[in-house]
Amino acid sequence: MWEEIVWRGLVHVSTNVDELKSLLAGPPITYYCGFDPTAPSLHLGNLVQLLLMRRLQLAGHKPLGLVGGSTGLIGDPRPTAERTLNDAATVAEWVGYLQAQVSKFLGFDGDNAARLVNNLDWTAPLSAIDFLRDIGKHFRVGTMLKKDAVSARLNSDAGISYTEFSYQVLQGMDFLELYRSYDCVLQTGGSDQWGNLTSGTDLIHKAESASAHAIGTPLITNSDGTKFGKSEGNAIWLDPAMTSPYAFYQFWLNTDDSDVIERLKIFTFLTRQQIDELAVAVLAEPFKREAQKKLAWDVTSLVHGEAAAAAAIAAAGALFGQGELSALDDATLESALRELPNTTSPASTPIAQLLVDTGLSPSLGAARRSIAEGGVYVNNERVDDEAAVLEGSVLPSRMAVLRRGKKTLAGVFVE
RNA sequence: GGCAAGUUACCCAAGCGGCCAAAGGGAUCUGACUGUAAAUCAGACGUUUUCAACUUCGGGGGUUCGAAUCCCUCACUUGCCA
Repeated sequence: MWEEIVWRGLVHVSTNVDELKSLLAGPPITYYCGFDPTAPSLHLGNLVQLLLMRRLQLAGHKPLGLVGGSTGLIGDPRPTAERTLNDAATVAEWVGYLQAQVSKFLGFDGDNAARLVNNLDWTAPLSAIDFLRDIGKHFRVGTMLKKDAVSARLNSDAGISYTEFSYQVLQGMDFLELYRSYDCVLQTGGSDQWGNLTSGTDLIHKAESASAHAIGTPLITNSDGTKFGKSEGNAIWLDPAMTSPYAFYQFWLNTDDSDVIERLKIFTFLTRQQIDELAVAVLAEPFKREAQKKLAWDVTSLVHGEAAAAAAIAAAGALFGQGELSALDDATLESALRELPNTTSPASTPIAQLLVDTGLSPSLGAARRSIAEGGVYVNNERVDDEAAVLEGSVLPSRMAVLRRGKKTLAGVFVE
């Protein structure tokens, strides 16, 4: 198991390797990974953790899915600036959403059934005095200051509040609590969380004289230096209401050649041999994009189900490039447009306004600019008049496909 | 609590009374080239009813014909002192 996750590139840092190796190869252990409700949905960065949890469970180990009802109220220190606090009711609502998402990736049956926990359950009843006496005493300020997340902020001009500074103590306390209640001996998380992970292992060591382990996964980066998990500046969410399965599929399909093999290792359950074969295919026939297609299919069907993945492919096939939109039957076209951002408008609406209504452009000015740049198409016909109206270019089915640039699409239903 | 410096558009950052809708870089978007790729080149990048008007330079108030630029005040950040 250890070799497996190392090969997949899932281990960036960890506690003692030899001990971890034998722990993972031995009888089932209990492990946990936490997710903070700082948004109504998890995103692709969290998916790495979810899939690692799933891999470990498939290997027989027992997962604890923690959603941070209390840590979400505090917020872990980001390298740039202090977070804005969300109110308790909002965070509580998000906890519910995240629990549902986490559940989808874990099995709740059998000997190693997963369990969901919420750190608010043991944090809320704790008094400030008990916290300082029982937990705080184990923490040295010197050590706390040295954590990357803290020192980065201390050295920035944003500084850090006592609230966020305390985050590592809360997360350490979670690990201790889970160690005590569930005999949990391993925590996984992103390598940017390393300081928070070790804060837990250190605390268990001090409070219980026992050793616990942590694995930090690497930060996923694109080979061209841009941020992974963003499309047009927007995060890719796991909630289909926030990122449609179509957009999700497209995101993976557009993966760079130089990144696609690494992505297959991390985000799919393909075997080593299957991935090696795809690596050869990328080198030999890059233009076929077999690896990208397999990646997009596997991840989309894993997250959204095969039906949604198939619908995403059908929509892309219907809309992309082939030109003959009128050759499509109405039902196919309509379901494809429903997958996209869409709007219903009269035929007299200016194209520029439709770009704004569908979210393809942020403002009318930007929409006109796009048209002037020759980047706007209706039903694959370039629009060259900024004042153009939808009238005349509507398909007989009273629908129109709006496109900005090569691949940003939206649907228009004519009323 | 005292003193000092700072808060500029998505991010970094120049500007220090009119020539400022605000230099430069990054990010982003569009076009060309392509494989719904990368690299490269070109253009765009506050809003709008775009030869012009309107709203922006932490918040509020003031001086001035005129303020991102000067003054007062509040908030926040950083550093030094206590």
